[in-house]
Amino acid sequence: MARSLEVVGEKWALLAVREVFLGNRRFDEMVRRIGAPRDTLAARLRTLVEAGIFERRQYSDHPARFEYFLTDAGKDLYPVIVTLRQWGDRHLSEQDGPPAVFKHTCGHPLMTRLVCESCGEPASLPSRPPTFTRQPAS
Amino acid sequence: MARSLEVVGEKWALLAVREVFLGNRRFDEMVRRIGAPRDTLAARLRTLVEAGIFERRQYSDHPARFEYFLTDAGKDLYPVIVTLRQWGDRHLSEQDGPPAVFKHTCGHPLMTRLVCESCGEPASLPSRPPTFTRQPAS
DNA sequence: CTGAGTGCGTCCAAAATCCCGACTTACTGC
DNA sequence: GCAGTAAGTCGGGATTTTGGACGCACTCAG
Repeated sequence: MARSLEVVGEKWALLAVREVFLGNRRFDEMVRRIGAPRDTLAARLRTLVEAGIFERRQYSDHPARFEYFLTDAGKDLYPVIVTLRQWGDRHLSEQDGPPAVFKHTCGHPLMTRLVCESCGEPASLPSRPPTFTRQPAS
Repeated sequence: MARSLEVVGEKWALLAVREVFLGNRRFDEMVRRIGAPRDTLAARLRTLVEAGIFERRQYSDHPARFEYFLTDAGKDLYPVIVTLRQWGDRHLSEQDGPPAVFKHTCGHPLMTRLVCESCGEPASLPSRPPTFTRQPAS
């Protein structure tokens, strides 16, 4: 977890990932949509490429222009994004309801659900945090 | 999503939340375990309390000592933590495998799964980002 | 050809944040 | 009395972020 956050926990990082999921692969497009300082976004894209989450592909030379694509590791961030959105929709949405929605091919929105790894049972969160085993660290 | 990150996306915030899930509710304990600067952690705890994720309860006066508990909104962050851990375990774990494991009451670890909100079908991620509807912003 | 516009950055100075170690206060246990 | 613990605060330096301007290599309209 700590490791995840090191890679993906910096400001703007996850928003950039979301943008690529939404199909906005170009620098300017992202700047416009998420409102990050160009400088910071450039740095963030670099670290995300280094971390193997984005792949930077040239789509034109003279002038060299690049697009960012998700690697497999990047695509695996999808549940993180959905989960975060879910939480925000639940606890932070103001008058204007949930915006940007990702849809399943069947036409309905996606969500994540907590399940037990082995029995698959959709573990509803107990009122008290679930039982856990404590171990060195994470 | 952007809103979620504003609340929970600051450095150390999610690690603090995780600690409370693990049952470490005291300031010093958290400092020791996550290694954040005392200063920063103090600030973070304050913002998390303001955001309604933690509740600060006094457990002794003379000297006044406090513990942090999760509110309902805080408990709802559980899937976010699990999802993040899952991703880290998958893509970032080095020789030392996944540490700190949360377990379901049946004794097995928990995980999150992407499902369709209506059909419940465990939507596996399509090779290409899923279809989506684009809307103003998030 | 000229001038405007676009795309992807970089540069810089100011502001905000973060980090670290030391310090404080009020206990408890030896 | 002395060490230790707990929950911070304080001062200051180090690091990041921010926003605006700038550069460059095009393309397009006139």
